[in-house]
Amino acid sequence: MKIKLYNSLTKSTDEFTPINGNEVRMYSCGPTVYNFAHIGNMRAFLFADFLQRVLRVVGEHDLKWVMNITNIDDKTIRDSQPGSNAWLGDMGKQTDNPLENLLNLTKFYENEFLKDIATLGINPEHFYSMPKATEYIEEMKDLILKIIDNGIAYVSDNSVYFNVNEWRKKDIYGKLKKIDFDNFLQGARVDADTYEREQASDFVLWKGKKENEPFWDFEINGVNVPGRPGWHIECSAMEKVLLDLPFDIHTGGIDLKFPHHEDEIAQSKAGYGIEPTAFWCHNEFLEVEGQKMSKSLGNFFTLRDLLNKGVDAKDIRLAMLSTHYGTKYNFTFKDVEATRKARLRVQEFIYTLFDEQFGTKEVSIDDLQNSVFVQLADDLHSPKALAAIFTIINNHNAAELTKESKDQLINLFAKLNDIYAVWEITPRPAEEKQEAPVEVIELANQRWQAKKDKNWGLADEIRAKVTSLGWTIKDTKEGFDLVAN
RNA sequence: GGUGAUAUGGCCGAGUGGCUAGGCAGAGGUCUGCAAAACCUCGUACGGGGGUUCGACUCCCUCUAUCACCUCCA
Repeated sequence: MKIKLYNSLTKSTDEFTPINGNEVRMYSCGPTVYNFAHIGNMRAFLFADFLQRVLRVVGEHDLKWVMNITNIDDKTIRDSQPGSNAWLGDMGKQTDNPLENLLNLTKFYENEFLKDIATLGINPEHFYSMPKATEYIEEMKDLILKIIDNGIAYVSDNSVYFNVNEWRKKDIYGKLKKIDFDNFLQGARVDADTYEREQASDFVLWKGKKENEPFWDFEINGVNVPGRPGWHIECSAMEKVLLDLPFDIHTGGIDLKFPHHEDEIAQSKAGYGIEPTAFWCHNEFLEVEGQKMSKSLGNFFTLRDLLNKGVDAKDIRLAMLSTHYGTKYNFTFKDVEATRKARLRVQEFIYTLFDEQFGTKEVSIDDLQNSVFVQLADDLHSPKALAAIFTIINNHNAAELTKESKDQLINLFAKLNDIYAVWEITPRPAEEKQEAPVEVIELANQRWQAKKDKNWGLADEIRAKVTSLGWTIKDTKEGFDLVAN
């Protein structure tokens, strides 16, 4: 099925067709590994994951999915410097080698990041590559040299800057976001990885070496300019190496539109002569309990914060995938709980499909699949897709279906789970006969006897006692089950 | 202050010029001694005020409120 996607570049929802046959090459801006990722970060990664899964399952495409790891920037350097209070014991001992410190800190957070996304149902096997910035320094230098050769970059104060004014003579600067050039600061440039968003200033491609910072030698026109890459250049170089240009889709959070992605476009075109991609997809932000999520406000949750509160990662995943990626998602614990109930209802339906009891009703499986896929193909409209899934459940009593229909539905839900990845496509697991304490079993047996004797008062009394011990008695025809609360 | 967005039933959350979102909660029912679980059935809606229209929740104006960005952030 053809997929339609909202393209930030054209600002319209366009039909998507891969450049090379059936293969989709997709690049997603990944994390800067200087801290535990929070759930706002996670939304961006889940969006990218959701997109690539829909492309696989609904679009029936082959995927080459790259997500980078930014392991060198202002923050990672800052936090890895000796004396930094961001340094954790698990990172090892700090040395007097700045690069070693940097790599130790970022390696630690990279590992935590990989654990987190796996917990959230992102399949590591789906990645074609997860390049780290420090492993592509040479390619970045090559790109910078190309831009210099083309007259769009210059060396100043031992750093290299992209000349926006010069570039504007050749191409549009402000393709993703309109730029107010009335506020353009003539000759101003910015040394940091980030700078004032409304101002289009020359941005840094290569930052001159500073005391106690990691650096690489860089010979420009016979002169060594030791330093390290700027933030934007990293993606431009890595995506060229790993996916070649132009590739099919570039994803990222909406805040990356400017300056990061705008600069990426300018750099790639100024250096390689080709823009990275014709399809830019951005996800909206996440709020928590109606408030914006922000590191500086400190009102953010990491994934592990939520897990520690007893939240199931599957419910976080489904909750985030229950909203369209292009609208703000308001994360609330109440919503996650509602999502959990909804998720388990679908799970119950799937279990029932596996039960060895069959009826006579049949389903029109193509229509059902279509009802969901059409929504996913329409710019990943997950809310509608989920509504369609619940409509299937509401319209079909699983226990009344023929074996063939059940099998077909199992196949359908398996496909859906290749996208949502929050269910188990298996028969109902045997009721977990958790080892109840002896006293609980004894009480339950007493109650069963009382019940058989029709001594309801005593039976209820004992059941209350069992409940207070943390177990629920579920009566069946032949006896009872004990389930831990 | 500037820019941009949003206001939908108890809560969350889609959508459309006239015709059903969906989920959670709630109500009723089946089952059960009663429960629990499961399953079935069922409400209530479109921020205020104008206007356009045969007809607006859906278009226009206005008011009000909320939020976001303009600072690090996905």
